[in-house]
Amino acid sequence: MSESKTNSDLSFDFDFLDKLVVGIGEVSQITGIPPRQIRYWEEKGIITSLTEEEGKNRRYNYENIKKMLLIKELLDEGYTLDASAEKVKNRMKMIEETLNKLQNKKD
Amino acid sequence: MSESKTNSDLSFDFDFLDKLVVGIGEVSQITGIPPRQIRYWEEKGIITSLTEEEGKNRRYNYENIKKMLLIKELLDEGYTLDASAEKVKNRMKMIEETLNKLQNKKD
DNA sequence: TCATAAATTGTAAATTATTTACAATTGCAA
DNA sequence: TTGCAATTGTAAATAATTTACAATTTATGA
Repeated sequence: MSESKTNSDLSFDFDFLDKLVVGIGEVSQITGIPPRQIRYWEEKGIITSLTEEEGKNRRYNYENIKKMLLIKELLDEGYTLDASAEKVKNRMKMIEETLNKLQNKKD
Repeated sequence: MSESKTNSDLSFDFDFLDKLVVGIGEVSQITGIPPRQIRYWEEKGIITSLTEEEGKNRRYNYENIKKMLLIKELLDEGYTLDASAEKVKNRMKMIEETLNKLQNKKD
């Protein structure tokens, strides 16, 4: 009785989002960014993955994916990769805060 | 200029959900259901995947994952697999309808 | 134009993850 | 105990990803 999981409708699933961690192939399909490019961005430190150990497959969460989509948009607008990454930082903070508020609505 | 993608906040991402298609490993991590069990359910026709061709890796969308979670809950409550599947059908219809409403809010 | 750096892309060999198929095991009810 | 439902185990083959080294394309300033 300690936790309620009525889950009556999709109201919406922030615990689902929290568990959502996917591989590079899925991210590529979702975002339209080729795997090779995703690896390159990560190699440059523009994005990070949740990968446990070297050699194991890369893992990305919702925030990672969101970030890639934002960077992609800015690149299309003509920003450089570094400039895009810098600009996206602020947006990411807002997204993080929003997610936190929605998840730990403890008050 | 034909399509607007301001994407100002997460308001919330039903187009993201629409593109969200993941492999069996991810589903297993998300749901806590072992891959072997997921394959078994699929083999029995309880669930379906979006897999393109035989031999290729299985692909699941949000509805598939949601369905598995619901079935898992009912199994825990003591229902048989078939009974769980039957019961879940109704819930799935509602979820589908809700998703459709939220996605094609064309009116 | 030329040089230089940024950004992306190509690919081979090794590794990881998944598939299928056949089989064994477990739990439960008659 | 028997029989069925449900799950689990696993080997061999295949699919997908990793790393590493390299080539190519694109933008930008001298």
